[in-house]
Amino acid sequence: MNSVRTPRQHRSIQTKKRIINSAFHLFAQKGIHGTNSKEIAEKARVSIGSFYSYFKNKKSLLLEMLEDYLDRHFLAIWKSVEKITVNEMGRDDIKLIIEGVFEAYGISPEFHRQTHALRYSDPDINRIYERERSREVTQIRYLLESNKNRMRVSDQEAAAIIIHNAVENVAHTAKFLGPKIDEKRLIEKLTDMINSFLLKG
Amino acid sequence: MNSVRTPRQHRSIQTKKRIINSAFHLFAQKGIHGTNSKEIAEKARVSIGSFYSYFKNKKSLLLEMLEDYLDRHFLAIWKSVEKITVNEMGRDDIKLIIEGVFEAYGISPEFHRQTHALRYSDPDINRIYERERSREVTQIRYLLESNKNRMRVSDQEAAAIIIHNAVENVAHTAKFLGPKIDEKRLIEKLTDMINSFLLKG
Amino acid sequence: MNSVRTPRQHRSIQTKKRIINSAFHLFAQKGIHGTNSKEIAEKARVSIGSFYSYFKNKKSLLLEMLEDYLDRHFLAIWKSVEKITVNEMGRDDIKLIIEGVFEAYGISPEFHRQTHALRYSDPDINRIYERERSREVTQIRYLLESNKNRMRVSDQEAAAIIIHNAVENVAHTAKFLGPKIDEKRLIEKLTDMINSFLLKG
Amino acid sequence: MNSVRTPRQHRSIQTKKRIINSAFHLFAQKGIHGTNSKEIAEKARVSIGSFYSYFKNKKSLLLEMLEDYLDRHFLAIWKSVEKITVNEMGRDDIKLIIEGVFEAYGISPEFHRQTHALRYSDPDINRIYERERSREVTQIRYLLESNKNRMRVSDQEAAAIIIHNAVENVAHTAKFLGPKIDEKRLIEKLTDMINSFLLKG
DNA sequence: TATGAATGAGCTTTCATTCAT
DNA sequence: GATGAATGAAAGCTCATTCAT
Repeated sequence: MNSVRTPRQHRSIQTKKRIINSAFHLFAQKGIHGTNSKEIAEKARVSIGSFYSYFKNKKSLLLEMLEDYLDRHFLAIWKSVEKITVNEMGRDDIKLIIEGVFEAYGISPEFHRQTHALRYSDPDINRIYERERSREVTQIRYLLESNKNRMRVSDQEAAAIIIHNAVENVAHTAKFLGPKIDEKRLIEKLTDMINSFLLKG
Repeated sequence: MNSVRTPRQHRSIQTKKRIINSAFHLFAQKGIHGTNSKEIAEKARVSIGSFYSYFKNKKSLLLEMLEDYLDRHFLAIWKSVEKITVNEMGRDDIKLIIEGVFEAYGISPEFHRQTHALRYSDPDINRIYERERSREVTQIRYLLESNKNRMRVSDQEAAAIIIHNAVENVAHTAKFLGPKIDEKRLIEKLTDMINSFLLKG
Repeated sequence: MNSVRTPRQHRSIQTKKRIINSAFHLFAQKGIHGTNSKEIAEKARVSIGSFYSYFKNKKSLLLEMLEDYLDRHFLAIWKSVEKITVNEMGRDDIKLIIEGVFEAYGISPEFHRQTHALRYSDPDINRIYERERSREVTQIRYLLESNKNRMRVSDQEAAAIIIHNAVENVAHTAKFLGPKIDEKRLIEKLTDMINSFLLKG
Repeated sequence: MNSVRTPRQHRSIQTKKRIINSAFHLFAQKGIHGTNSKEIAEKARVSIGSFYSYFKNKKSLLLEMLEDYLDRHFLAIWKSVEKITVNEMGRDDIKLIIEGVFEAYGISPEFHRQTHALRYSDPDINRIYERERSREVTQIRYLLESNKNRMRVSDQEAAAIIIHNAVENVAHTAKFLGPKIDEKRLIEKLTDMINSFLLKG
């Protein structure tokens, strides 16, 4: 039998959550390659056999976790959108969103860093990250569209990708590579750049 | 004893080159974790013992290759600087530099991709990439300084980092993740963004 | 060609000595298994190829060194015999010899320790050590014979072996295993034991 | 199908025992350095992976075995003490103990020989042997103390060490290095020596 | 004769996964 | 369902020795 259990009962769900939790902490702490399945099972107080009845293999656990994580990451970013005036965005609104992005990394910068590291070498990981990128680019395009007449940009698709890339990479630099330069200064300039790029005058 | 041979003789140098070459192709093709030392040696038509007399271990081979690669990458970018009017930069000059960056990835996008993937999980790889970043940021600051009076930016350090991040990540998206969108459009918008960010009026 | 050079010329002899010297220090310092032939050659400023023209292999170097060493060890012990009244030995003479043994370890306790460690697992090493034992037991028997009428022992062969064993092992304990107990006290009691064993009441 | 049910823990214990047994024979036969983990596993009809799930590494297997072995060795020696008149020891009692020591080597002279060979080059092995020595010296001192008024020795600590050394090395010579001389003669003389050393008149 | 590049068997150890109990 | 003993391919690395130059 090769089937993976879909937990329906309360205890089962709890067990699965415990496994995911263990993995989350261990991956963040010791890296994904540096963590083995036995460790994960042990930390979750499950047998290794149980582990493999909840997840087909280590990789599928990771993918499931990553999808979950990126959902939370996405929500964390865009909940700040509530505070902005969507169709009359100004510099302050742009800054608010950028700050939202930076804050969203607070969930677990280490897990983000470790999975992001696999992005360019593992197609499955990349696929999930691309779906996330797509969602975010769509959101940015929606904002551009909503402020169309106040914008100088014509090629909205390209612009959205550019903006997304810039913000993402600045956030990674700040969050993953230590505080070489004050985060606030980076946010300020990043806001400047995007603001001058987008808005007329 | 753990000393690594420094080739003095012609044959030695050739052998070392063969190993590096073989590694270069395998790393690009199958990833760094996906390539083992035996394979590298075999492809180079060298015994595994020879491999380990030229390199302390797989990692040190990688680091040596990466330093070399990033030197070439750096030169490839900034050779285009000769064509620009350094202290009277305009949109065209910015575009020229960005195009230079994109072209520089031509050396081996795959090797770049694979090593970049390790950046956030391997401190040694990151150290080498940080040195490269530092060189590039310095170059950008030099250009900002040379065009000081025509610029609107005040915090040059932060600005240089932001610009570098934006360009790097857009290039990675274009070069590593397939042609989802036309490269020319991305370059165009990226140029726009940086241009409007930097130059008055 | 498999022949090992027998050096006749001055420079050759010097080179061979340099190799032996290097090996001597490295073996003492890092153990015999912990030292490889390349290191020995390097420390002696000879090529590894030269090394193998002076010695058939690492083992034969070791055996040659050991024979040499044990010759010196033997001489160091029995030179003190000059000071004793051979055919009218008393407690002081016994003590003098024991002290001679302890001093003889001064040549290189570490080399002695490292080779002795191989004695019980390597038949070739053991053979050389057995030859040395034989020489020493012969000497002891000679002394017993010279003092025959003053001795209480009958089975001289067994007695000589026993005495040799006792002295050797006490010396090893003192010299190889650190100063858990003062050497002088051990020598004193060892002398007592042998004295009371041998000499009439 | 293997229809015989082996309880979970029982099976585990059996496997571990099989590994230890296999190692015991191979170490004795081919030496410790001459035996590799794969061979041990094979002889025990166990996968190499199993081997490493029972023992951290080859060394820790050896240490565990040695501790066990020396416990048995110690008991084998001192069980003969029951037969002696502890506080009125005579020559016969001394002889009985020495014979006990010689017999104790019967458990596995080869394993003893191979591990003893490592004693002077491996600190961990030595540590375990030193603990054993300490136990034995303590026993000897206890006997000396119990017969205090009949003894001529003053420095009991040194005397105990000397005696222990003498007996140990004579036993090693007899047991490890082949029957060059009749064991009985050695025991006789050894008894004489210790007897005359210890007992008045 | 001297050199040192080259060899490759051999060793230890890890870990994702399976399957008998 | 649950368990954890067992698997074994696979990887990294060493070093005594040879032999082409």
